[in-house]
Amino acid sequence: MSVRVRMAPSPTGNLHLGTAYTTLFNYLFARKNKGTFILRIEDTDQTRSKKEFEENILQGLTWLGLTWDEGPYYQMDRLERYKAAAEKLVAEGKAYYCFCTPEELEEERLEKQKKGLPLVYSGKCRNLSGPEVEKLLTQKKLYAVRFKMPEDRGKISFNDLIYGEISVDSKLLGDMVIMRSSGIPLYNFGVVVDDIDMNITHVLRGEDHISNTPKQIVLFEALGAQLPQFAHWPNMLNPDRIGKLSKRTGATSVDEYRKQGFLPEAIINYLSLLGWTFPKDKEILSLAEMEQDFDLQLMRLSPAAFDVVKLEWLNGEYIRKMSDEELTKRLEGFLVDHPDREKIAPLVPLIKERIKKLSDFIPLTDFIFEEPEYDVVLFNKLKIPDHKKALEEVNNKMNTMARPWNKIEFEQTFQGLAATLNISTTDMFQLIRLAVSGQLVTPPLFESLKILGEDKTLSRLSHISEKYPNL
RNA sequence: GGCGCGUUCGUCUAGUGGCCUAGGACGUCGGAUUCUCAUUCCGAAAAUCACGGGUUCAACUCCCGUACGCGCUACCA
Repeated sequence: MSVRVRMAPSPTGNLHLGTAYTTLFNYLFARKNKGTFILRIEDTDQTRSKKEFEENILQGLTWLGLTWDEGPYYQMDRLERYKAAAEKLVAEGKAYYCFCTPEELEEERLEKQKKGLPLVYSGKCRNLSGPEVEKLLTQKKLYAVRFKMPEDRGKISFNDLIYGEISVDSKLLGDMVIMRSSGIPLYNFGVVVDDIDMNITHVLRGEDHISNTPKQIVLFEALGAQLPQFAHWPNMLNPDRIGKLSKRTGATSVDEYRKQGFLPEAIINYLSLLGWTFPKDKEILSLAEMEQDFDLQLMRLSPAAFDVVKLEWLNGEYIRKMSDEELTKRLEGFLVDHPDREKIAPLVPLIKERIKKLSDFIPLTDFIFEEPEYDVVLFNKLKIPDHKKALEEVNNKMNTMARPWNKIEFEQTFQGLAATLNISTTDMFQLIRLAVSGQLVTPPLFESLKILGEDKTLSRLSHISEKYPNL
């Protein structure tokens, strides 16, 4: 049978990096094995699920390039299926109606906790007789459907493709609820019915599901279905390695990283580095390369912390190796309300080596698009005894320089002026930079001035002393 | 509390019993190139392989225990 895997996010928040992480490996496994990657939306949590989250997840996955072959399927469209499956189990004596109220269950749980016992259901409704059940039903008492854990099931074990042999005592699982009184299935039941119906061959997911696996296995068995293969991997940790990736230590949604100017290929590449080791000695990987060489055996058992600094480095690598045309296109897409889109393209070669994220374009170039503000403190950092006089000299030279300005002449002129004024060439060029941009850091000076325009350059220079007489 | 899982430089990792006086990447620090910043290049510091016992001629690598961390323990997913 050909490989069929699925990713099943629940739309209770924007696309989380952890979800992208899990999706990536499902996607890679499907591609590597020429299988089918299915997307399923687990929207049974009616209070937390939202349409906007679902859209965000779908768009985010598409943006990352993790496209699915089938779906999305929606669990809320399949309620009839779960109901039928649950009724079948009840009819076969493998499940039963439970009339316990949430309050009763809570009380029972507290009691158990106090005594240090495993928190499993007492089985109170398990042996209700037919007539008793009938009576409660006619009274319109609300009921959930509970799975009847087979008494003699013993140890439930499975061979995890990554962790290896894992086994749990079925006694510790108790009789779990599979259908809420509202008629909506619980997670573990919905998943199993879906995985059976969708012919899922490999269930690949985060480590937090290891303890769900035995519960799902008994449900597969009760429903008479063949078991899929299971594989789990560790969840990403917070940068401080305390707890799994959460908002506590920074942004966790893919969308936030997109808005910060991270590239989808860099995010994908970075996530891949945290989960497995590419067999060749290489860190910068395309999705295509990963598809070629992906192997579950190479996934690691110990959790990795998310480190945005390395992500930034990778993002910078991708930006630098991109063609100018491509980077221009990306920037145009990113800077949606830029005031002068025509000037993005000529700036690209100047900023390409200087930005790590698309958003870095803005602080580096905004002086070109708006009048700078000046800070005397910055002028004082230069080792120039008399700024005013030096600026006047600069102004004179620029006004008399042949147009259009040429790089060699420009540089020679001001190297010469620096010598006459007895200041370093560095300070000379820094003075011009500061006078034109208000900043000590900009892209290369001459090229920037050309893009700013000769007239604008001159007007900034000549107005600076009027506007800032205390320089 | 119970059950499951993990533990190599700050971070991501290589390592499958001798090749390890533990290799690489990010970051940090120093240097070279440079009108700033960055890029690029060179170099350095940084892990008694969580700890304690075994097994073995030999252990980061195998076994046991301890500690610490993480996950699950719901009519959440």
